[in-house]
Amino acid sequence: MEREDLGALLAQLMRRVMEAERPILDAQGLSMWGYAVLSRLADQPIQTQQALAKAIGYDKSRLIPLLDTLEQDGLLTRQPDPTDRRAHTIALTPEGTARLKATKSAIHTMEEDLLAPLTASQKQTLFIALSRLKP
Amino acid sequence: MEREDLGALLAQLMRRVMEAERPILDAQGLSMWGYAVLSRLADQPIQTQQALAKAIGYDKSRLIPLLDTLEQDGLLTRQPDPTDRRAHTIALTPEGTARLKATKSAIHTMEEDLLAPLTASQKQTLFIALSRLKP
DNA sequence: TATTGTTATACTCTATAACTATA
DNA sequence: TATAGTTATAGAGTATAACAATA
Repeated sequence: MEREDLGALLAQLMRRVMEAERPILDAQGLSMWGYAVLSRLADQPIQTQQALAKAIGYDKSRLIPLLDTLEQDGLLTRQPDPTDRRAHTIALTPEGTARLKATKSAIHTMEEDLLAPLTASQKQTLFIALSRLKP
Repeated sequence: MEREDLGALLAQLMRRVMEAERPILDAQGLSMWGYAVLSRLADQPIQTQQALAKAIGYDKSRLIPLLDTLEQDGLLTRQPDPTDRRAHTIALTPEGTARLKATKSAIHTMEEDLLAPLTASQKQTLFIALSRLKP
């Protein structure tokens, strides 16, 4: 058993990151999944709620109450698609964009802090490796 | 928003790893947490169940039925500590050690396969970085 | 009084299947 | 009939508090 499990290493770091994110998200009034939704919406336009659910790895049935909350909070809008009235197009409001930007900024600051033990080169390689390995 | 979130990258890779581990663990008749327990026990001796729970990030109350199963499967033994009869010392059986070894070997093979897109140097840096960042 | 292991219980997260309205 | 969104519900995972035995 010469090296540690990749899974165990990822799990440990993941837990650290999530613990550090929680107070930031709380302060911004966002859940982890709410943040995932806003991030994905800012990334590029998305057609259906099902596509959104799949993109962030969330179940479509759980997505409904989450979108309800985000809509009530004025962070996004849901509108029936004129070309297919079953579908709803989802769009960030200006407030949603602003909230996302503030949250992402605080999270990146936290992450840089957490990454401080690494050299610039190690940090760069870490992000390259993770990006290359994701599906 | 110049770079991706570390948390999102970790989550995506974590999901991939866990999906790839599931069939291996199923074939070995182990749950994810059962594997975590065996791994930790093989690492170095541990005094109390509470210490074990904390070490793997599991709740002490949930640990009980998990240890029950592993004990029934003949993979570990629980014996009252003679010096403190409240405490139980936990030890891997030879079968537990063998099962762990076979599982870890299969998981590492899978991981190497998954890590194939990286150069040897990137792979090495990834493990160094993850090890350095864990708590 | 404090601690180890245990049990019971409640709470959250997640997935499945069934419903509606459109296509 | 098939699909988008929705709802209801069951199941798994998780945490909290209370208990017995021992220190």
